[in-house]
Amino acid sequence: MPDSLRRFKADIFQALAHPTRIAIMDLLEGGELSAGDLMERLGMEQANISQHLAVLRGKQLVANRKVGNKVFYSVRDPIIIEVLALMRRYFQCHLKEALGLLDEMDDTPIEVDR
Amino acid sequence: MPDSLRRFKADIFQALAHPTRIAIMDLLEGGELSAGDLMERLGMEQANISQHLAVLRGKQLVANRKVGNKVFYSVRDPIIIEVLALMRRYFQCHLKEALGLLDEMDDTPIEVDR
DNA sequence: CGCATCTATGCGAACTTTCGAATATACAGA
DNA sequence: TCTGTATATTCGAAAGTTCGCATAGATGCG
Repeated sequence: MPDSLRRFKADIFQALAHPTRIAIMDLLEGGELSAGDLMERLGMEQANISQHLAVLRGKQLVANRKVGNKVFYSVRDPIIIEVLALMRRYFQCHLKEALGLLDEMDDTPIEVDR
Repeated sequence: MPDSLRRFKADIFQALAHPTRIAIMDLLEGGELSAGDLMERLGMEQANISQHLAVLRGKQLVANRKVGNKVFYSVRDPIIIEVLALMRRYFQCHLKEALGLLDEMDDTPIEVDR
């Protein structure tokens, strides 16, 4: 496998390698949302969300369509959704060690952004 | 989903987000290899390989067992292999844009990855 | 037009990642 | 033990990422 393709792969992983961008992809799995929707749901700075969206756009992980004032984002390829689903399975399998590496986790809702 | 779990997920992606580490995982998919084997196959500095292995170990993506002088590495969970396989499918689907995003591409034919 | 709303971009400081060089540790064999 | 081989770690410079703040562009409404 040529190194250029490995760089491409690594870039995709890099694009997913941020909690906010994971959160964005998770939300978009449920269907199209506008940048403002994402901002509201994640409770983060407008510029910050926009920057993260720019990263996801740059790697073509999301599609965007403009409607009037707003820009609606969606997951561009279902394969990525499958990847995220596999990852969920991975975390379930390794929950214990995940918890070891982390600190908090029960099923009481957590305030830190949802 | 709590933010802590998203951070955990993002960390896994981060661990995969480097061409050399992708290459290591690809090689390990074929079975256990020693650090030296990897070094030889990838033709990179010993310290560099060792540092990348440390990253993969840190996120528990690889297992290692010591045999005498050597340390043999292997992929710790088959789910990760599935993720890599899915990614291969993704790249095949998006090969065109993959090549578009890359710049350097000589005229030697591209072996589309195993 | 003027003004509000929604989204994107540029900037700079703080932080993280990456690399090679040097060094350290661990084991095997004589 | 001393020597060689295999692997890991530490250090520091260069490069990359992330954030908030400020600002820019685009659209809609009156």
